[in-house]
Amino acid sequence: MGRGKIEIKKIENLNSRQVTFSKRRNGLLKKAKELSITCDAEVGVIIFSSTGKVYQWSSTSDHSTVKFRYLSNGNPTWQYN
Amino acid sequence: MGRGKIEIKKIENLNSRQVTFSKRRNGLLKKAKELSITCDAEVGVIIFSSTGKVYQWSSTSDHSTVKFRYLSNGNPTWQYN
DNA sequence: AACTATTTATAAGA
DNA sequence: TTCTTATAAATAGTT
Repeated sequence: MGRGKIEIKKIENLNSRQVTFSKRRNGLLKKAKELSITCDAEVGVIIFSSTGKVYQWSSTSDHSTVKFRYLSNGNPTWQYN
Repeated sequence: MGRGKIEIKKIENLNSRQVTFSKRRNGLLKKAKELSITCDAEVGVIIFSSTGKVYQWSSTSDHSTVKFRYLSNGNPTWQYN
């Protein structure tokens, strides 16, 4: 999408990558919300940026008690509870 | 998007909802993959359809040992490890 | 399951 | 860096 077509591969320029990350992260979360609402589905999304920041969203009604946690035990993995 | 504009609210017609679910689920997973590749991020997505089927994807390299589990203990929640 | 008219997302640019 | 806009991509309704 956009002014030009791009290949889906790592964006090497750091500034471009960060700008694209911000845009696509917002887009992904919006799509997740739309899917959960229109199709009555439970959806969860978690994103770790390459700089280590965590962004997450879930459609569960009980947001106060759920939380993604990053488990760094060799391989990166996640826990959501 | 599409032939007409829609409101983001639950699609009441079951058949339409299932067709839209399939399309948007695929779209969401594609966007998640693109984000992880272009922006060098770790991304995880889990989707429970209203009929109970689970669809998930994560960008972790170690797919063989990771698995989402559905924990039904009052409130629906998820665990990924 | 395909198609396609449109809407939406977004890559570049300002 | 926030806003704009040309264009690519997603998708709602159709066949």
